[in-house]
Amino acid sequence: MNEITSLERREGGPGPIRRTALHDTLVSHLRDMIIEGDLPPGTRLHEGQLGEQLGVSRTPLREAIKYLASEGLVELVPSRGAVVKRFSAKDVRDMLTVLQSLEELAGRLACEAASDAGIAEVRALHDEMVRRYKAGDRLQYYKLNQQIHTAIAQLSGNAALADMHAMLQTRLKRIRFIGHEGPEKWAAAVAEHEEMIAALEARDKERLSEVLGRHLMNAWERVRDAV
Amino acid sequence: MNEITSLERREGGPGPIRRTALHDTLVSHLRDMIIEGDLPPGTRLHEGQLGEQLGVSRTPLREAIKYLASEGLVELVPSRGAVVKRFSAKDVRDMLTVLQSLEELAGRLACEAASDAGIAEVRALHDEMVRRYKAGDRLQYYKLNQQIHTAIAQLSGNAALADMHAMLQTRLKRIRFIGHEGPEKWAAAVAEHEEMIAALEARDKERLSEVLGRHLMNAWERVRDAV
DNA sequence: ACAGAAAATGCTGCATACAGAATACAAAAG
DNA sequence: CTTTTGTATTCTGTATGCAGCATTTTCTGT
Repeated sequence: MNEITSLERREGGPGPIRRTALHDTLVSHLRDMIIEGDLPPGTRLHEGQLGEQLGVSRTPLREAIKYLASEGLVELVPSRGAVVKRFSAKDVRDMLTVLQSLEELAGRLACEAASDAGIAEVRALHDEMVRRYKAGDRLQYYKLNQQIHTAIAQLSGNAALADMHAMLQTRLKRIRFIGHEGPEKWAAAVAEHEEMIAALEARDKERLSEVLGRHLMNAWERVRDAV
Repeated sequence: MNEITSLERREGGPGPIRRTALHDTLVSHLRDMIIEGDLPPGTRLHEGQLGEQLGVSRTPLREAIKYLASEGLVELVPSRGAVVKRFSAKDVRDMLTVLQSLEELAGRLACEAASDAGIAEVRALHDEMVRRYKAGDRLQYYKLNQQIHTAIAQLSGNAALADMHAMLQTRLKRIRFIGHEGPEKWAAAVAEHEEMIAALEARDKERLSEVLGRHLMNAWERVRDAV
């Protein structure tokens, strides 16, 4: 599915606006390939082959792989290259436990630090997400869902918190991406999101923190079968 | 300071035991250089020069730099290379806030999940640390201190938690490394550690969590002037 | 026919070479 | 004297080539 041309190295726009660095492009491209299952867990990242597929030589590819290794998506095996990291059910549960703790903290901080405009943006994302939910558009729902959680982490105003949150969320993306919840669980998740937004708009720290915590507890129930 | 020979690429030991990969060696070497202040914040990592200093070509060096970038220690500027990341006072405070939250969680989990042997190891580290404290050996005290916190995070049995903790701790190492606390604050920190160990041995979740939280709150007081 | 050893193949790891971008400096014009 | 533009140098970004290790295949001896 990923052809050579899928990796556009330059902005095609008019004028010398802004060049996208190849490194960043490669990293996000590989990340996507892992998340979306193009590169299943356990797959060896063959430098020559993969580089040819993407139309890139081995050098920048290797750099991107090292970056992803530090991010925790791939594992480096000395003299044997890199393989896509495999997460056990316990790993996923553990990640969700940490994510829960981080989001509870983020919720509390966000109620204090967020600007009204920032909260309004999250509300807008939420409304859009609900629209997608009603339309049954799973993919867009899923993406907006992630965006909302990311946005709340950022509203905390704590960069380190947002960083750690983003890292865990990235590792979990693949799991959630394949986790297909039934209609009733899906509805419950949306309801929890409603609560979240309400608490955020009311700047009710404890309530937001509690809802976020509960939401992630339930998230485990929703994905546990997929793992 | 760092000569060419300082980067031994092979184990000099007898027999074909286990070869250390250059990548790992380079990464930890650069990490140390940043933490110990050999490469102050804002320093541009000059590939040619640095590579020559370490006796390594640019290729593996670049890969190591990318790894560290993902780790958050250096920043990549497109077309301009990498610079050692600079942390503001707020950044440090934010990191400590997250670390506090993580350690509180780790403490609770450790009380449930840790083995008696694991707890005994932490106790041993602690006793050794107190000896170093009484001897006035700041460097060893500092290192054992870090080890203890790392060990507790690992006792939680939650790999993701240990990961996130290690990452934040690494980012903060440089700060703590230069943070020179006075005798009274130092004594207070040791006292808090005594409490921690006692709570851990008693497997008293709430108490351990509380002490760890307090300890990190105070940590900010101890380093704030150094930032 | 089967087990063990040796050779061959393929891939990773590192170094080097080349191209392009950014910056610094200098010279010329206003 | 200031500003701007052209040029040169330096460093990053990418490609390629070579050597070593791991694995697989093949050959040989029993």
